[in-house]
Amino acid sequence: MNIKEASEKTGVSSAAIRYYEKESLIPPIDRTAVGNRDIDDRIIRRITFVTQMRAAGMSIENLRRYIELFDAQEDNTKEQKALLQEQLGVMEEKRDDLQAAIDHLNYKLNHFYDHMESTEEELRELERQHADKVAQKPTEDDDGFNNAY
Amino acid sequence: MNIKEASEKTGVSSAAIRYYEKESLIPPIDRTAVGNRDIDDRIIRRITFVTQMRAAGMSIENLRRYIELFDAQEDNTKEQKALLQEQLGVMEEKRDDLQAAIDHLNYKLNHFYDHMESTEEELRELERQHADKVAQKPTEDDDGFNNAY
DNA sequence: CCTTGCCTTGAAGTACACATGAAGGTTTAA
DNA sequence: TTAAACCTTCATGTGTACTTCAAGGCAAGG
Repeated sequence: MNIKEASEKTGVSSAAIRYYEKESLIPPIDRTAVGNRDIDDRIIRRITFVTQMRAAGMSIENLRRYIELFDAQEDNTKEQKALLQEQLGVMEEKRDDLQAAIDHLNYKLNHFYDHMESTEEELRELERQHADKVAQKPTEDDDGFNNAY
Repeated sequence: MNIKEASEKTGVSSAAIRYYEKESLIPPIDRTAVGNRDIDDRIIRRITFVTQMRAAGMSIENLRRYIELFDAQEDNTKEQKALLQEQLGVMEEKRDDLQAAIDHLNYKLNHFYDHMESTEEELRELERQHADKVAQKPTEDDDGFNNAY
């Protein structure tokens, strides 16, 4: 498939695919007789992988280091493992930060219902959730916003 | 406390704190007689909140929109709720991408053990995990890396 | 033959989120 | 009183990750 189809399939712009190839985030892409890129499913999977890691917050630079290790022929499994574990730690931390922020937003969202168009059913639900929150996290929760409830 | 102490307390640079104030991500900070910023715990909490949201991938622009709504006096709870829910969706998607990438790395990591210094105990553990993976996700898992096992 | 629509490379431009530097003010300590 | 160590504003610089532009090639349709 040509680069435009690949772009549509992955949601990554053609320019970005070329950029990823130049930066060696994806392997060298085969060319047709006239020099156009001919992209197969292996490349598509790589692009998707890069997209996932980028969305997860990994920089191009680190992603390249990571991929270089994997593509190398030498038996550098120890370094690979170390790099994997390092990256795993970074990502788990990020995930936890993200979850904390999600919890924060959910909390606020629930308290909106609390003083808006909430039904009694919802109110009872929220009292339960609030009790849960307080049980898990008894810390002072004033972040300086006018929480308006 | 002065800006340097606040910087050390939050891990955010002095320049970034000034930038956040200018961009209205944190409220106007009180000044001392000579015009220096005098930062209290309310501001510290706000800075921490901004840091969390930034780490969660929220842009300065969206964060400002978000905070503006919260700081406004008018009763715009509907818009607030909509914005919260929108942001929540973005963040949950991000969290899921992150979790997918973490799973991916864990899978690779497990397969390293599989052909390295793994004990028989670890091997049995991994067979179980692998079976789980296959059960949950029977899709073709070749991402184009030389998985080396 | 000419337009349309795809492609190529290489260079230059852009947006974001700060970082850094210049020029100057205040307070403390020797 | 002079230096150190903070601070201020305003302007400009920087790194990342692309995007956009310029100049041109190839193939098909009218």
